[in-house]
Amino acid sequence: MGRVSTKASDTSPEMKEMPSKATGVRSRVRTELTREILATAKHHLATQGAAGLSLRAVARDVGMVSSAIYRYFPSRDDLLTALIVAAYDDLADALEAGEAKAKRADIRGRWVAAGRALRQWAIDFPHEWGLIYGTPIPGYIAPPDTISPVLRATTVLVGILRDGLADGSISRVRAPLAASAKRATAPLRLTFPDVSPEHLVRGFSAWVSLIGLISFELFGHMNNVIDAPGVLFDHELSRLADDLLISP
Amino acid sequence: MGRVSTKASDTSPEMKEMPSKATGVRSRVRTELTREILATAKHHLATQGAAGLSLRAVARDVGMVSSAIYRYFPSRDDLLTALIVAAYDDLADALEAGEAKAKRADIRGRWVAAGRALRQWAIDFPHEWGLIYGTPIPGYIAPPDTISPVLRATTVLVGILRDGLADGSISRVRAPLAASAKRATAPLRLTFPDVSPEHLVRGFSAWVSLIGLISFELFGHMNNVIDAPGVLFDHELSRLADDLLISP
DNA sequence: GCATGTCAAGAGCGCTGCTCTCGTAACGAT
DNA sequence: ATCGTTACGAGAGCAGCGCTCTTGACATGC
Repeated sequence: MGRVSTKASDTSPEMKEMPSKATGVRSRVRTELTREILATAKHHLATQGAAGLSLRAVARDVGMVSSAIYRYFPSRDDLLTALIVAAYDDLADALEAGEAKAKRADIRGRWVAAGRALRQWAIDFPHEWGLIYGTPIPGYIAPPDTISPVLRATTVLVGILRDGLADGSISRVRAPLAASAKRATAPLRLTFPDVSPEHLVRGFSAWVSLIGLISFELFGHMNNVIDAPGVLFDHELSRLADDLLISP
Repeated sequence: MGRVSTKASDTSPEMKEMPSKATGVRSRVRTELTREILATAKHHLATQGAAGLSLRAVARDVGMVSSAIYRYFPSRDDLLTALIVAAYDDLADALEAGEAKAKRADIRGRWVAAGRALRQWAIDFPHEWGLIYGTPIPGYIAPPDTISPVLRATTVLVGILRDGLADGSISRVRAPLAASAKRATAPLRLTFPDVSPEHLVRGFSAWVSLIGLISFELFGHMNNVIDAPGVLFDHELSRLADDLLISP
């Protein structure tokens, strides 16, 4: 006698709530439970990290027997996948919100805001950061579901590039990219055909530098090396803006 | 039985016994066994990664019962620590060997050689790379043993900076570092007091960029983004050399 | 020769991911 | 309203894990 079914039948007036699937109680309870499991897993992730995420512990917290979880997530990896997708989405949210704080015309300000939002998110959710940018799960292959959130984050950056190029805040590159390097970025250029390969590569490099810097800090490699990582980050952010030819 | 051969990569002469206990057979067998366990663990790490490293499996391969391993490594984390130290040392070896291939007077060549050696080592030993630069083990705190190997790797880079500054291959920085940024690098400057803070910060940033770029590639973030990571890496390596003011 | 300390081995605890079965409850169609 | 189908929670169970404790064999130091 699951408390779930009891609660559901008590609170549902059997009326047509959504014009979606005709299946009423069952599917509604299912999505509800799925969300609850995911929320609990998220909490566990934030508390003990990905390595400490236990299906049984999650099941215990939601008041289920461990085997019941498998009705919703076929394996631990599937649960992790859902968490990864959620993390990507969260990060994209944070980036968009952070960048939106700067005036749209202030290209450099938007770049700095986006960079700071990136770092702040990493500091706020270190385990989520590790899930995305840390050591990959051994047998894990990124499912297609992750593409869209990843693109969202990238689009924030490319949007800055685009707008800066349009209004002249970002100057044109002097030296054209070598042919081999241009060829290497083929998939990237396919996604953003309106930005020059030179700027794409610079933007990509700058982005990777930020991520590397944040990971360095988060993963403890700055201990006894850098006293104030935040100061250094801002310094780098500014230097990379120069590098992206963004006028001050 | 079940002797997993101590492979060729096992070249750690630092694993020695203090001469205090001159007791022959016992201690000799102990160091021998310790080394064999470590070699087997290394093999497991290279095969299945840190997450898949099982004390019981290692014990099986060595031909021991699982509980016997605890005579040599008090816990799984201690075994991992030993592996981390070994990885740092291996990386330092690879860096020194790679950089040594370039002529000492060729500062730019040494930078490129060191960078390429870094990436090649990462590609050759991805799990070791993940152990060092990936998500840290949850409860893990870097033991003092790791400081020395880390310093070795860093010294390669700083050596290039030093020599380049001495012979004029690296030009002086124009803009002095902001006071706050200078303050943030206090521990670094304490270790290398003879290099200017400006060059230290630039060198540090370049180094972190390389590591970030390699992690990005190794952890799968370049899939469907960059076709030829090696080409892009070389491109970055060259750009960072320019950035370090190394004359071509 | 005897006491001391070291060692491999075994049993066992509590945990994990995962599978299978079973009785029940919700569902769609008749 | 009834009937077969399906989804579901619960429970038992398997193999594996890290780790602890005890036991008996054996080398070492006096």
